[in-house]
Amino acid sequence: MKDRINRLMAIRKLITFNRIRSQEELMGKLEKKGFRVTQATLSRDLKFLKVTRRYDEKGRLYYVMPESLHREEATSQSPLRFDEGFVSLEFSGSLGVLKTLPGYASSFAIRIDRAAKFEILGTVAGDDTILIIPRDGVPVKDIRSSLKMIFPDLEEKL
Amino acid sequence: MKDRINRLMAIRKLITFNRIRSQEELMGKLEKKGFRVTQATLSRDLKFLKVTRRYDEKGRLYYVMPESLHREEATSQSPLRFDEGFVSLEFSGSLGVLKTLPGYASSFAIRIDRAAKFEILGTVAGDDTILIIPRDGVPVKDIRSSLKMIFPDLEEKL
DNA sequence: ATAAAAAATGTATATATTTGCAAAATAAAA
DNA sequence: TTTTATTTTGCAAATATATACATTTTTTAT
Repeated sequence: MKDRINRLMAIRKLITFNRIRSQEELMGKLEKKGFRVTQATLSRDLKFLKVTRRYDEKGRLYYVMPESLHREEATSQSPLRFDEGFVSLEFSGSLGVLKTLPGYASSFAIRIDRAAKFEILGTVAGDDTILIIPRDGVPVKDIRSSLKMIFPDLEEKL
Repeated sequence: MKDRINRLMAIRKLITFNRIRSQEELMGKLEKKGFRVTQATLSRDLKFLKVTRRYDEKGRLYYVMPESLHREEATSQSPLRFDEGFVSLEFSGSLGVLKTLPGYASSFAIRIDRAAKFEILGTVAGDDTILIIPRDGVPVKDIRSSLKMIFPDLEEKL
């Protein structure tokens, strides 16, 4: 059912851009966007998305998407630019094929995997090509925007 | 007061080396070590230590120290069992995406290929991901059961 | 289209965690 | 030491989250 997927996406966005402190609060925000479900469903959704909670500066708990746990680690030290080596991105059906210069494929794939985007089920990297397998039912444009978030430097090329 | 500090240290150690799933459980383990406090105190201790919770492979929550969020799977020291590197299996359409710990993909793929199941047309293995391509028209559940036959130890996870 | 199977959800409830408040323990000041 | 302030803790109650079970919705197969 498409409604569930849409809701999961909405939850992800809400959690990413707000400090949501309880499932009740999340329920309220979802309702404003037209998603009407109970707290129990949200409990299941959060589990599905592997959402965890963290303490903010004031010691209050709020929800975080798992990817942002990784992001800081990845961005903290490495000043590497990641647009180096990129060649092209095209889709065949829903499958994405990202081409790189020889030898660069795995470094791109690792970034994608680390980001652990909900929309992307997995990648398989060869030497200069990555196959990107989207989660069932996720449209191409969502994959593109995921990739843009992972590779902000490539914004225009993706 | 020294007792509290000692207890906090003990908590840190317990959480780092065990999968503690509730404050009650933690209370029990602490008691065995001579620390006798109520669950309410542990709630405060965990907040103080900024301990968070995560979902394990089976979707159960357990406590993690904030540092170990970064360390990840680094400490895979134990001798690996045959099925040890398995992480997850999901499908996108009819394509299967099997994730493994880094480096283990090909060992899984080889076993799949060796089994030469009719239902599985072939596999493509990266470093930690295998793409499983089913024969045209073969339903997901048949792929799953093929994989169960190939990896009997993973019965529950597939 | 209809039946059968699987997935998603709500309701009510169980389980788990947090917190206000008062008491006890510890540290600091007189 | 005695007094006073601060920190720690327990208790009980409030919040918050998870889940068993029944029902509805969606998907798959016939």
